Amino acid sequence: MSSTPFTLRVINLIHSIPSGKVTTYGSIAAMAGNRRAARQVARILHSSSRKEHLPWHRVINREGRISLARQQGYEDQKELLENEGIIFDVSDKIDLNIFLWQGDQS
DNA sequence: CTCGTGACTCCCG
DNA sequence: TCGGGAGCCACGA
Repeated sequence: MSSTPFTLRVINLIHSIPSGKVTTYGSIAAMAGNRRAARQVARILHSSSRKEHLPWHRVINREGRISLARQQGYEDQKELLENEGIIFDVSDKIDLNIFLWQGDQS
């Protein structure tokens, strides 16, 4: 199970995302120690969310946009986020200045 | 075991 | 200002 410390940290961080907030792959990767491992974060998230109850919907890309395609579950994620109070603008983007969660702001 | 791929992001020309 | 390339490495087949 426990692969690398990085993976464990990523999982832990995702669990730490407070409701009503979102974060980006890059932020998680950076907090986990490797800011270039954003892709791995996505991979881990996708894989883990299938087995565990991870708030995967709280993870979006750097544009403040959902990376998924409509057929992939875009609408589902959007609905989950709106249910937590996240606001999407006219471009379906989330204002990261308001909703971005960067750990506990060390 | 090896190989290909990817819910991404940053840097440099 | 904008575009393309490179980096990162876990997971599934």
